[in-house]
Amino acid sequence: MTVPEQRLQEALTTLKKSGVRITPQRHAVLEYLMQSMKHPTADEIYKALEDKFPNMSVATVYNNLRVFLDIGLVRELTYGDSSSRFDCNTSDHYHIICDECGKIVDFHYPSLNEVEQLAEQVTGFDVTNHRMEVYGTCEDCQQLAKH
Amino acid sequence: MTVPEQRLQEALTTLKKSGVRITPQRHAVLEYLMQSMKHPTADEIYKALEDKFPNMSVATVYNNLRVFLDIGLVRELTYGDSSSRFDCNTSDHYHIICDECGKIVDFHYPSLNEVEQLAEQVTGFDVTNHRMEVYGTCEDCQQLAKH
DNA sequence: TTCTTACATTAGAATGCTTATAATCTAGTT
DNA sequence: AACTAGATTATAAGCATTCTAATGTAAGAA
Ligand SMILES: [Mn+2]
Ligand SMILES: [Mn+2]
Ligand SMILES: [Zn+2]
Ligand SMILES: [Zn+2]
Repeated sequence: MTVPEQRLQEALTTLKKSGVRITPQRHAVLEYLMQSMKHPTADEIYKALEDKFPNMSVATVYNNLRVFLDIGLVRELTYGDSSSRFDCNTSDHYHIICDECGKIVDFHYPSLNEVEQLAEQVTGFDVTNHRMEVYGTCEDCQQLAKH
Repeated sequence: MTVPEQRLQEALTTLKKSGVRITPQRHAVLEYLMQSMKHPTADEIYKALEDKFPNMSVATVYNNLRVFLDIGLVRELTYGDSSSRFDCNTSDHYHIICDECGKIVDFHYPSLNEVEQLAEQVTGFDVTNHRMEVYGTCEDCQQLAKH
């Protein structure tokens, strides 16, 4: 069993344990998320599944994403005014984003605990988490720029 | 002359140099931004000025914010699906945000250059910048939670 | 000062993403 | 097979932001 298949099975088990029904649409959204490496938007999921489910409502995609978020199966990534993206990799990792083509790539780095600690001392906040992304131009877009 | 007043004068000079007309509405939006310490939204600016300019359009606020952004007089802060906030402090600094009340506080920390360098090496991206925010509960909200 | 015009403002429509509503359907249990 | 809480659907609504087209005006020129 491949890694995405395994993650899908685990996710289905988690859903059942939470008393969430497994409908064909829900299964398909989950499956697409688990096998996708590209942090899709709700609309991308909707369009990817419209052949299989021609009558599926876009609300169904949003409803299911909400369910998955609440259970902790996916993460929501928000960037400015464009649409949210969804990440089925819930382990701690950062992202690097291409300013040209919008590509989002996973990127591992030790968690910035010193920053959180200093922020706590300086501001008096009770710190819970942080967010960090790196921006630049991906290799593909660097190549394109040369020609 | 106070610091906000000085910043306003400098900003007006920059606008004139760029060939941008100084209208009463534009002046008021700029003045409000420069004296505000709270990273206002477009709508907050609009509402703050409606006594002075009862006929001002919300589009005027957005238009002027865009002009200021293009010239580099303000920064836009985007958080999830809620509305953008605008920061007249264009010097390098980070933010810490209260999860309870939404307050945004400036917070200085040396720039995370090592992160950018490592990201560049690992991903092959040509890195230009990064974004980082810390989240938690502010002191006021901590006090409220105790009672 | 008056004239001129390119730029700015205004009201309202339009857009894009997301959520709400209410009718219909169905997964999973009895 | 019957039941029902929960899911799906089509559509409307909400919200921040941008667009459009008519009107107004800042600032330089005459
Ligand atoms: Mn990721
Ligand atoms: Mn700031
Ligand atoms: Zn790219
Ligand atoms: Zn607070």
